[in-house]
Amino acid sequence: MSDAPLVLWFRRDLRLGDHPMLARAVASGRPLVPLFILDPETEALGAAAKWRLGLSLADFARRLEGLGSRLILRRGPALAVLEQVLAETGAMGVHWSRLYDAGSIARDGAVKAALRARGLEAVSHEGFLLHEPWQVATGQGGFYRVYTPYWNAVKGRDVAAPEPAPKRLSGPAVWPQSDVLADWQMGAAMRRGAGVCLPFQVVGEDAAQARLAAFLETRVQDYKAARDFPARDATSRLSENLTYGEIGPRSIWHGGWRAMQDGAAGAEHFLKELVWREFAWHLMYHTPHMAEANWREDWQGFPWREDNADAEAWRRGMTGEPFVDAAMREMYVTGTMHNRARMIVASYLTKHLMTDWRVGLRWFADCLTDWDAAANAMGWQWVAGCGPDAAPYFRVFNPAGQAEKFDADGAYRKRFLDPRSPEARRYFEAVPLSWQLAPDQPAPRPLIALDRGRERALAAYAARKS
DNA sequence: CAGCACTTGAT
DNA sequence: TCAAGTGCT
Repeated sequence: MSDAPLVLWFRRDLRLGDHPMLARAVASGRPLVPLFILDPETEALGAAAKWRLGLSLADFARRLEGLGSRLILRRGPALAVLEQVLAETGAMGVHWSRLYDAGSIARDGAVKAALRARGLEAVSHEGFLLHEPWQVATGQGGFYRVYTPYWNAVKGRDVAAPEPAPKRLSGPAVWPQSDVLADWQMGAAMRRGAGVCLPFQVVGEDAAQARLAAFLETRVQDYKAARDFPARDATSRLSENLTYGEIGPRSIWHGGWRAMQDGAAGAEHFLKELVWREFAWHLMYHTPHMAEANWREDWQGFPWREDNADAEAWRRGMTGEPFVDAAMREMYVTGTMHNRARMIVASYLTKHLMTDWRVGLRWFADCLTDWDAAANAMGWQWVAGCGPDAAPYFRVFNPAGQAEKFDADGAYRKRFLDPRSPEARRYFEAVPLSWQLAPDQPAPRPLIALDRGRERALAAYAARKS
């Protein structure tokens, strides 16, 4: 039955081009049934990411319809749904693009085993990363724990050229029934209201490609220096699109590579940032405990504070530290936060407020529309001191010093704190009543003096060693 | 085993 | 100038 339909199980690869699984499926000549499953793992996404995924699904469904196809939406445990759809369509196989977190690996492995045991085809494909985590190894054959050697190992490697998007997709004689996306209520958990972040989202494959092209056209030149200044529009902002697979890493790699050969000054640095994502997934695959436990296991027992009132002030952007509060409000109102600001708020929570990095990670998971489990686990642990990197414990960011350095004119702080700015106004419209925040409220007194917080953190780190 | 290098800092 | 351990070749 070589003309039996094939089910394409889409997850974090909501695009048509640069898509190995889709390209191979089209080449097989079989009728294709694109499927998205709202399974328990996906239901568990943070509020903002789940809502943003809904936008991506709507866009992807439209793109598929433009090719004469559809996106079938079903809800339930993945294996049960796949078996139903296989039975309904007479399909003989399922294909998907691999993911690399422990939960996905367990789920997909079980799906593969169960389907193959019934004589069905179950095939996973690359495409989420530039390099499979098991294909990058040190001279000793192990995995990398340090970024720079990892970069040196992959920077010269060939990356397959992105496949062009198919022009048409053939479908089954009879389509299986599909849920209606709106019924899934993907934005239901957004306490701030689903529409708040909408103006800040750039959704879908066309938009992501345009974003990449625009970045490579101009901003990449000055990227290396300008990316550190949070008030400037100097970064690509592609993390949002990468998260849902609206663009693939190979498209970005080849774009960046071309820019580098054309002499764009910041292009290599841009490629390095893309490879940081890659490195995070490399670590996530080889050390899956990174998602939840201290990556350095000898940090067990470190006296982090559990969730507490200071952490709640941090979440609300009410620490009294202007740069920190601006950044936390940026995330709440836009669904994203500038990279440098992420480091500073993470340092402030874990060092000055001595609070467990997982408290911060959970809030990021709830608020970020570019939520990436590996990049966040690695980043939080790096800042906290328990993650990969040799000696970060004495690296305590001073938010006031950082503000002076990277937001000297105060433009970033004003944008999210000054009630006259549109972004700040949006913030005050969005916060839940229970937060009791008003535009005319005076800035809170700092939770802790910066030098005292620094000393307290360093003392705790010193005590850990003895 | 030696030697080298280490994303983003602070005072 | 500090601080200093460790991962990698």
